[in-house]
Amino acid sequence: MCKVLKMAGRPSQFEQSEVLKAAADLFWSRGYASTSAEDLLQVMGMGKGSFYHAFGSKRALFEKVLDQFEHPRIGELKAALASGQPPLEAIKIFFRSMALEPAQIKRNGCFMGNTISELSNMDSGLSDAASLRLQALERFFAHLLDQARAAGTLKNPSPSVILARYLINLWNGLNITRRMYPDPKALQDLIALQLTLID
Amino acid sequence: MCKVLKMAGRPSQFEQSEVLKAAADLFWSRGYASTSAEDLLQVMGMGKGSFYHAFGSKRALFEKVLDQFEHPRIGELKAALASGQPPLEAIKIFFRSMALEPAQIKRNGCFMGNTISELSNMDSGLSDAASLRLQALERFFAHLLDQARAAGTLKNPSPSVILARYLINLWNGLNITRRMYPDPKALQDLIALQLTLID
DNA sequence: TATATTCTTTACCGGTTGGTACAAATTTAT
DNA sequence: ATAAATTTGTACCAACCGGTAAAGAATATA
Repeated sequence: MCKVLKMAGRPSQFEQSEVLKAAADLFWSRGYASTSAEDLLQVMGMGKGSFYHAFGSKRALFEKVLDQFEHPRIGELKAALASGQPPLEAIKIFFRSMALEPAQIKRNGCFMGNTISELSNMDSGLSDAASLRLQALERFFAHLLDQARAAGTLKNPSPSVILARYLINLWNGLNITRRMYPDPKALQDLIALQLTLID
Repeated sequence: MCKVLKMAGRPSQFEQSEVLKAAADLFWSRGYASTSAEDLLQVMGMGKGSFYHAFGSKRALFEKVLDQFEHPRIGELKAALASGQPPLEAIKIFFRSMALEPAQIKRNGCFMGNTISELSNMDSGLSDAASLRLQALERFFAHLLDQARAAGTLKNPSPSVILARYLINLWNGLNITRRMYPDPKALQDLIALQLTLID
């Protein structure tokens, strides 16, 4: 179980976090059904035996990827907060930056939203797991909004829970709308308008 | 070509609009990749020969479905407008009703949004076709907002084009967020908050 | 060295995939 | 009746699907 303790048996030639990252990127861009086990083997750089020995099945791997995935932009948001940026400003920058990314990135959308979209009628277990991740992000937004309110920078009197749901809905929407309009200009006005609610 | 003129040859035993509707419902609930040609044959009630003779391929059928599809709620909106309902009120009722539908309906989401989500990295032709349909809906919203503005019922001074994009983004977002929260109450407050922008 | 344990390689599997070929069936026009 | 045109049913296809089995390779412990 423990990786630092020396275990009997042949050591594995791959690093769990590395191959999981590779699998996540492929699932993210192609979705579940359109990503074949063969495709996964290739980007993960492992043989069929190792793959099924380590992860059990394509579905089990997808579950694991869902659990460990974090969207790069969310990572940046957390980093900005950790370096002292005020919560409300960090949120605004987070959403404004969604207009500016290259089209190739925009086309991937949100892994969790994609999963809900693809699998809500096909595999409620996976779809629910994705929902839970987005709900966690929503709670994180609510927490930041509470901080901003305490600091007096948030004027909107609506409950943080509702405003956080508004932000998640903005995230969900933009990850579709971004793919309709790769052009940043088409999105900047929209995002500015949306952010007036937490001005 | 023309259906009313009698053509030589065996008459087809299916009605185009009927089988197209059946195919649309299946594509809508399962997406493109997870809907097999075999599945389609069954719900369309036709044999393999007829199917490929009439539609050429699964992809060509999907294209045709994308072109003719109209979301039932959009149909209701147009009907309400045709029967004299004021544009702005019709829009508000349209979005408020999204909270109330049964979970089974909510799980389908928006066929165009689903298509963008699934295929933007897999088949830009189909994804773009879905985008165009949503852009047409956006123009329709803009038209209604212009009417409301002319009637003096829309106070928000933002350009109709931007507000319409806001509404499309609301639609796109809700069709994901609805699947996170099948419970109407979780959605009603969100929708009410969102609609304050066109109050 | 022997043994237990774990990972890797490779060959293989039945089922499903989207699609084709073609003859039979059914119609209209001559 | 015959020919031309169109649709239908069926048999068939190679390619791909996710997954398994088994034997060998590499490590730790005794």
